[in-house]
Amino acid sequence: MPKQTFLNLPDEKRQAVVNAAIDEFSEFGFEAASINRIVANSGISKGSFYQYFEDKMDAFKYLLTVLEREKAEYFNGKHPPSKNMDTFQYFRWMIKAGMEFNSAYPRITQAISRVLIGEGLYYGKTFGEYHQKAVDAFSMMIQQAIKRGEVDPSVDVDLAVMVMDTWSNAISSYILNEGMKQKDMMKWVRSARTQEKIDKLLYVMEYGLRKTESQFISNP
Amino acid sequence: MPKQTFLNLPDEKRQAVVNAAIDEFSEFGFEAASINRIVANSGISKGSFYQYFEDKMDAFKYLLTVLEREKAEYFNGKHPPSKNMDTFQYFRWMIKAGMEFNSAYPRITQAISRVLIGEGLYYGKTFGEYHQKAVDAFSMMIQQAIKRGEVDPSVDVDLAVMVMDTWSNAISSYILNEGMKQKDMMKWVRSARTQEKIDKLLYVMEYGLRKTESQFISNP
DNA sequence: TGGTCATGTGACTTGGAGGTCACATTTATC
DNA sequence: GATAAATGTGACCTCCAAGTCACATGACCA
Repeated sequence: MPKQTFLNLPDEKRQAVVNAAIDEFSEFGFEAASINRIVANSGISKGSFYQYFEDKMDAFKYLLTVLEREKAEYFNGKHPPSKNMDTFQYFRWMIKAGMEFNSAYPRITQAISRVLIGEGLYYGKTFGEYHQKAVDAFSMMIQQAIKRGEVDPSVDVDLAVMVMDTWSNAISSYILNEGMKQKDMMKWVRSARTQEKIDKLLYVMEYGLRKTESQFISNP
Repeated sequence: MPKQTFLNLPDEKRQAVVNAAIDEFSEFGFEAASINRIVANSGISKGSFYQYFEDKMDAFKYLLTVLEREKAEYFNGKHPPSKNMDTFQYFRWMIKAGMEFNSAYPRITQAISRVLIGEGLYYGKTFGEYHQKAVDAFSMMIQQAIKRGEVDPSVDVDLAVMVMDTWSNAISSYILNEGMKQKDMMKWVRSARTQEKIDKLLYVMEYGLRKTESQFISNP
């Protein structure tokens, strides 16, 4: 947590530091973010920075509290349009309200998302070409599925690709991270429990994709 | 691309370098990976490293080609059990074969996944507590949905939470990254097209979650 | 054997990182 | 205005990164 000195600062100055930190983290991520640059861009001295914060992590965690506060404030004035929503309606409302928040506070949201969930394969520049191969393969698959009548032609191909891509990565991360904890990873992957989990995740995806949104609306 | 010198190396030595690089990237990610450590752990000199590779990125890209080659080789001997699979059966087979590969080559897979898609909120240590709040909220929601009869009680709560979490993040990344390209992000988010895209993504999720895997099997 | 070309080496340079501290300046208190 | 407390400052420290280079070693061939 930042020291009291920082919290006592005049708003303008404190905001300058916060802004510089946001810019730094959103451009460079956590590891490559430089305190020297934050200090230079916010017009304070190095010594002051260390009078305000323990270290880089401390500064970042402060940004988290800022985001949290602003989100709380934002959502305070927002209420679901109806009390009688089911869980999914509520979830949809929540996500959309969240996206409104994101576009109201894009800079801080981006900085924190960059650090917490990374650049993301889809949007990171560096490995775009590499990722493109997977995207193309998914795209071929879904177009074939439409041709074969396995998926409704009205399904948005790009959207389906995003869904397949998201799940490939999510499952892969899950398997790698959970699997590493096991003493025999291969055995664990082949176990009925693990296979069932993968199946269930893919069923959720498949069932969702097979139906079009129009079918969904007409058959809730 | 690595220089010819590197490719001429005796297998054992080349492998030592590759192994050290894998360890380094999988432990520290790209930014924080240190050539000095790679060099120390592979028993070659700094000078040699720069005779083999342009720089850190060059070394990492070589790992990508190694992975690609090993994957190609691995999948060469693997064929889908049947020719008459529909697209989704094929996709499921592909994912599972991919996970088998991951567990056969966990170290290099992890190294590359760590760099390309990051540690992931679910598994990264540093911000676990922060993320936990979202997980708990999702968990509450899905349990409520089950109580209300909106979701089948046989649905695996943890799995549903993973689905909701994955989509929150994916949609958020999508909105932030695409939105940043627009001149008026807020307007873009509120546009019919964007809202429709979000809706569709959520419908895919919702439709998948509402059904249980048993219902799915009995009603393909 | 001598010569030359490919490969290996680690001390060295440069640069920037995080972090400290003695001192300067401002602010508050009497 | 004098004194004390809080705040601000940047030169300086150490550390370690990436990258270079003059030289050493080995391999191969005439």
